[in-house]
Amino acid sequence: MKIYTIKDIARLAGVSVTTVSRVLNRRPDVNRETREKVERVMAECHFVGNANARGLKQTDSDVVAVILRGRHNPFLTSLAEAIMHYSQGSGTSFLMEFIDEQDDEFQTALRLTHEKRVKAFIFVGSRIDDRCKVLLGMDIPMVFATAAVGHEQLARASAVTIDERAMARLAVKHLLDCGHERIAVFGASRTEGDNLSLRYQGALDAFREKGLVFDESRYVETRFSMEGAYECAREFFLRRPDTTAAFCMSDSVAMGLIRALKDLGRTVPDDVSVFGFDGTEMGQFFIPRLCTVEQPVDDIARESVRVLMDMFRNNAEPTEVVVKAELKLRESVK
Amino acid sequence: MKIYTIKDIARLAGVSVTTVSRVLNRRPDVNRETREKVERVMAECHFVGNANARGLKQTDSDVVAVILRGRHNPFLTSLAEAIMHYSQGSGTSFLMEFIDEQDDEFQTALRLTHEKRVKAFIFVGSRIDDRCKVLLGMDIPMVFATAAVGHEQLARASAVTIDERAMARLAVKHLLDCGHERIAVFGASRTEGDNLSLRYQGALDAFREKGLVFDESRYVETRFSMEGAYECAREFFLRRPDTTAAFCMSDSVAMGLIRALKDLGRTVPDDVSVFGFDGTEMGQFFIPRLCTVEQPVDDIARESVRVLMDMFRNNAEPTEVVVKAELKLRESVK
DNA sequence: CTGAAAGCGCTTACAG
DNA sequence: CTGAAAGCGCTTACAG
Repeated sequence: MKIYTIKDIARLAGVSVTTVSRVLNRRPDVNRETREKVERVMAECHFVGNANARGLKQTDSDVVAVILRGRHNPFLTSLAEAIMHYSQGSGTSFLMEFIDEQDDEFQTALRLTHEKRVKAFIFVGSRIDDRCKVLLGMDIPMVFATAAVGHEQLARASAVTIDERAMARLAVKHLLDCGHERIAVFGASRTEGDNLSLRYQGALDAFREKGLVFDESRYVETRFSMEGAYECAREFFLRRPDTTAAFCMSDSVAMGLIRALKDLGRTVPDDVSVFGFDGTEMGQFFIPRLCTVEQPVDDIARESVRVLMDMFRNNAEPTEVVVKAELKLRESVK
Repeated sequence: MKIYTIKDIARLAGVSVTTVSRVLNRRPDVNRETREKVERVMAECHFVGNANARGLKQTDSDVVAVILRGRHNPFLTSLAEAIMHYSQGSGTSFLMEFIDEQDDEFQTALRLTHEKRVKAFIFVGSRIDDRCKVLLGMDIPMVFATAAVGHEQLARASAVTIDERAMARLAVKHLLDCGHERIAVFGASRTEGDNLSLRYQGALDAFREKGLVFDESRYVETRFSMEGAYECAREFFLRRPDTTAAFCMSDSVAMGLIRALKDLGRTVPDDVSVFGFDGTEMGQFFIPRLCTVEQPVDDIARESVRVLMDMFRNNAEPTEVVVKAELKLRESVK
């Protein structure tokens, strides 16, 4: 089957390519009959415009990209979708780019800048580190949704986050208030200087406030997947069975951990209390329902779009927005 | 910051654009010193080739697209990823396109045909219906992974599936063998002529074999999400509390249903047995672990790639491959 | 309201 | 091993 180009359509409709292009782009300045004829021909041919050619030529379109790093993280996925939702009313077209966790969101941004003339970015699931230096010197507004640490090094970068440290503190405080003292913390590397280290600091804060010291030997470094958490938790609770509570830095980790405890013959929350983080849908359906720090996905999304558009349209200064998060006290803690 | 083009690089490196293009494409016929100089300049400029321009010109590349419809379905996601994994050894470059469940995978295919010169497709999460007629007459090899019904209408379409009907029959047979008789079936519309109606037929087969008749009033039409299933199941089990088992056409549905039962004060599997379908990761971590029909993701992926490449490279006839699935008997059934 | 022409950033024969 | 030139399918001033 032939691949029709705008030239073919022009020939078949008996008009110039310019006119076809106008119809394609819904320009108002086309005679109605001409438009209808062209549209008919396009429909008959199943014509699909070549986005490469368009992208190559179109140079002054205002387009914003949402780059989501980590397709598998349900919290990030729902956040990115909420951002796309709120982008509707902005009067600007947003496009969404999914990349793997191993991919580099800054390289992706650079590429989109060239290929799709993207003029602004919202990063979801980004970790701001040395890799961002490829964007240095680019006068491009960007917003980091749920990542704040280090965004200052980029000239026009804003951040929308919850107060990670304060929320982690409240979560662990709740466990302490429930009478737990031998608390484990399941997170990742503590030296990254990212959100997770803020959560770790928050956990330490809670202990400190009570005049206690967190027993470092109860810190467990885990992959952020159910399976990774399952393995780590199994090993840990065999070794340290006196632990009565765990603060997990994501809901997936919490669920993997609960399953591991169950397989060790221990019940949540009767034997061990478990706190999650993020407030994913699955956590609400899990048995027991997860006690967690709920990220206000809608608020983060709405603010991210607002802040970005304000920088983009009104040349507003970069800013740092902290939205209010909530503790969801549910079945997994006692 | 300037956006560098191949022309800029050529000027800065003191060579022609042809030579830069050669370096970019890792052609062997470039002097080592020349190559190194060009590479140095590209690195300094953070040069990123413009994929639009490349896509516009490059006309004879062999590229296969995997189109995944339904980003949210964890089974489909893992299947698409497995396909990408097996594509590595094929000697052809594969690209993956994620689209929403509401989007049209056949329109997407048509677009990719034009834009990226895609020469063959693997569809994941497709439902073959009238929409596919935009691809009619196109001499393009395609494989439907886990969808078979209706693929014959496309000239060069193959299908790789499990025997949906037989597996559903075995699942319901197992429930009947366990002594259950008042069994509910949670699925979608039964008239679509797709995989789900095959599963429904399989369920009926199991009853028929035992000389029983499925009580149609125990068929529940639900959205395929935990929340959708939760609502439907809650309503259903309030109305029909004598039901002792449920066959669910996906794991998500099963999990939503189990949560609903729990909230009604009923325990799985002690009060009600629940069978899922797909064999997702979450089902293995859920409490109770899900009894389910496991789709052999790796086998389906490997066969899909093999069948496609065979059609693509060797002009093999379209075929229909049925891979072996397995019942995973786990905690949720008694 | 319509069209001829230039050009976006690449790749690809072709010539040397 | 290297380069000049044509052209991929569009859009966009510009002219009428």
